[in-house]
Amino acid sequence: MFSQSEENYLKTIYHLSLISNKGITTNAIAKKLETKASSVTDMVQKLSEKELIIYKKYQGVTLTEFGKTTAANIVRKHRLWEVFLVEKLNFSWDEVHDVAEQLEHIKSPKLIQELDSFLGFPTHDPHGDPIPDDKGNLKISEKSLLSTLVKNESGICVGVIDSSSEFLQFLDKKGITLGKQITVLEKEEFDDSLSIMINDKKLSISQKIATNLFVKKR
Amino acid sequence: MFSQSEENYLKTIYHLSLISNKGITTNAIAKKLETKASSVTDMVQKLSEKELIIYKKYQGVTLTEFGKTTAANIVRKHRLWEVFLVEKLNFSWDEVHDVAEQLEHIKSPKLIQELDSFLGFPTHDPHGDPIPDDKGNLKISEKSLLSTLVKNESGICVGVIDSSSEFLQFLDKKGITLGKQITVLEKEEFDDSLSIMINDKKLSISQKIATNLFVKKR
DNA sequence: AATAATTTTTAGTCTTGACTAAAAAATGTT
DNA sequence: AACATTTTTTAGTCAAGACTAAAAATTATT
Repeated sequence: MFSQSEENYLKTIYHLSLISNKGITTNAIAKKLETKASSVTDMVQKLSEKELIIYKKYQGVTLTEFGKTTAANIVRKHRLWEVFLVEKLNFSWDEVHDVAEQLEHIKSPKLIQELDSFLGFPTHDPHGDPIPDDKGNLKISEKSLLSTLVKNESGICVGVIDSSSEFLQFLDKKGITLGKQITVLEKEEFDDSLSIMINDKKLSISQKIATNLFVKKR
Repeated sequence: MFSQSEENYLKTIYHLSLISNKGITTNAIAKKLETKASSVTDMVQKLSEKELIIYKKYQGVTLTEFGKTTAANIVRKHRLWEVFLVEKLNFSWDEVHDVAEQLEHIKSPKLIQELDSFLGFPTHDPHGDPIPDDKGNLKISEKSLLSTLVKNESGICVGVIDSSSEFLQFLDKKGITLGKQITVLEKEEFDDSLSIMINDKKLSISQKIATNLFVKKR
């Protein structure tokens, strides 16, 4: 099995590879993990020896198939635990991340299998992110950034990019939660802010919010 | 906060101190943790600096009040997780130990508080061991080893000493579970085995079993 | 193309928690 | 009381995973 450190690196590489699909650079990993590039080089050599990634000096890394499923499995555990915390233990969606970050390293296949079943085989975590299946497959749903909608277009709120508690609490305050319908009433040219309709009320939201919120167009 | 290693040492010292109530020796700790005495000395010095234990060279260690509540809290987490695994995730009582051993190190006061409430504030784990309250208090119930009962005396099965899966599966096979009533029909002199009545059936059990099973006399 | 700036790697150090071998203290035995 | 045995501690190593500083490779700029 792998250490918590190894798992954290692997997960980070996995997340980065979902966005960029090029070789993942040492610096990108270091930034995400808030560590030094030299530490990343060390670990990346180790992960490469264990055949989780392919590493070419100065060229960045890519996941092997083995690395991909291993990483997906960690993400699966993280997201299942998040569902558990929100659905069963009264956590709010902005409180779950740090605890799930610990729980994802617990080693027990039976535990995850039973947890999945106990939760009714959920497909998405509390932030709208899809939960990989037990083979590591992740279905990507067609979702769009709220900022890409045009005037009078509407969509269902399905996810966030930034899942910091600051952002999530802000959304809570504004009454914006997953599942809600949002209609764009107006787009302001000069600051890219939006006027939207949600909960039968008009709301003005900044560009920053609009580029961190996913909707499913309808 | 404390590392997993520190927590494991602390928990071991706590368990040893509940049995012996003398100073806990280096060797006793080493044996329980399956490590070397020299490693124990190292760690014991560290725990002493952190004021979790009092350590006098060559004299063994005792827990401080701070150490005692810290240790009780780890045991509390361990036992609450065991209840969760059995009650909610279909684990049997012989499968929970290793997973709980990992889960006990998760750091989140809210998690434990909510878990406790979710489980209905259980007082005992699946092996009949009491769960310390959130202040670290442990109520010790008057239980007796089955081997101390005399002929025709009976009691309710309330706990085990050995909680290895081998022993627990053996009890399952014999139909001996917590809550069942046991009556001693006969005590054999030459091998200290017992003839008991349980589930309306006569059963012969060895001395080894009888000295690993707790009952509450009635 | 040559130089400057950036990125990445290497080399060496530190801490944690383990180990072995040897020394020191405590305990047991005659 | 003197010696033998056991227990415990010390001293020195090792691996994992982090770090800093310096070297090497790559990329950008003139």
